Amino acid sequence: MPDDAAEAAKRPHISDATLRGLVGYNMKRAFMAVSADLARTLAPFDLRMLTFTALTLVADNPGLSQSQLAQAMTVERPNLVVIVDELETRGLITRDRVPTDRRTYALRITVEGARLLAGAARAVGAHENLMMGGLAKAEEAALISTLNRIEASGKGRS
Amino acid sequence: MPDDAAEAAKRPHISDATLRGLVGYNMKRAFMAVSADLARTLAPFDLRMLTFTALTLVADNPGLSQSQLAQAMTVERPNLVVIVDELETRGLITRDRVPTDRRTYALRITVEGARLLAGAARAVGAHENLMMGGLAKAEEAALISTLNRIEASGKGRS
DNA sequence: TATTGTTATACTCTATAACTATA
DNA sequence: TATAGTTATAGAGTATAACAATA
Repeated sequence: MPDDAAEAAKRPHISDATLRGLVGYNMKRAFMAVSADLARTLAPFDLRMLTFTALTLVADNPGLSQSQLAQAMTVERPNLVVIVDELETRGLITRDRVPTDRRTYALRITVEGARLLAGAARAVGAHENLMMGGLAKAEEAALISTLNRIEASGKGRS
Repeated sequence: MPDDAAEAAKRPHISDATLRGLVGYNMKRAFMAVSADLARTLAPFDLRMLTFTALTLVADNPGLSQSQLAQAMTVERPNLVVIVDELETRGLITRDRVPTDRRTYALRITVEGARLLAGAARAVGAHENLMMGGLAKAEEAALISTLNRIEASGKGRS
């Protein structure tokens, strides 16, 4: 009985059957696979998931403030500062003072930022097609809908 | 037209419609909600997702080595060391030398570890029920199956 | 008083290189 | 030479407290 080590050493597959019953475990593994591939996809554009997300939200919501962007991204304000700093330093977005409320900055994408984003968005689209290639359209829609329901469940308990 | 900031400031909702079309974005948001709730669930047991996962795998695969555990968890060996150290220091698992291969350790859960894990697993089950409460059984099974397919897509591209 | 943006700081998770002891 | 475990280290991502400027 204490010789289970010899068995385990030979055993090629470790059983994670217990954990496979938990949605969270499967979600973590799938998310890590997707985010690793996304990182590879964005690397040529010198973007990460967070900077790509921020750039997209700024493009779609011109003039929004850092607080609004932080809330949309579910990121604490202090953490967003470095992200916005990086995008501004690279000339991808602008940070303009707002006359009506001089505490806030209005974020807008630049022409160069829009050009970079267009290419990155195409690459991300291809990445999504490859990662989700095995899924039917309806299946993908069901997945997104289910994920959103789970996200909402979490919000109610925070 | 440069006055979009005034509009954006008043706009209560920032649009993330573009990103909502990406599975990866929805997965990150759902995963963060789940893992935050899981962290709260495990805190009373002084466990985190990684230590809970490791403890479960050791319980289900007595005698396995650290390399096998690391591979099962998709964690690099150096990062697993501190996890195993913590569990061993707390008396939740044992780390025994294997006579047939003195390089490896055989990991086994202790009685105390099994007792803690039993309570933690019950709490995690309750957490899962709450987070996935809105899903039908079939829907949950479909979700897990889809997540596994996505995980496999990623493996093929690493 | 409350809010925006900021600084400083710390903790967790992840990744790589290089070492040791065994095989 | 190859593998198991280890050390050291670095880089992301996330979280909180506290501050200055502005409302």
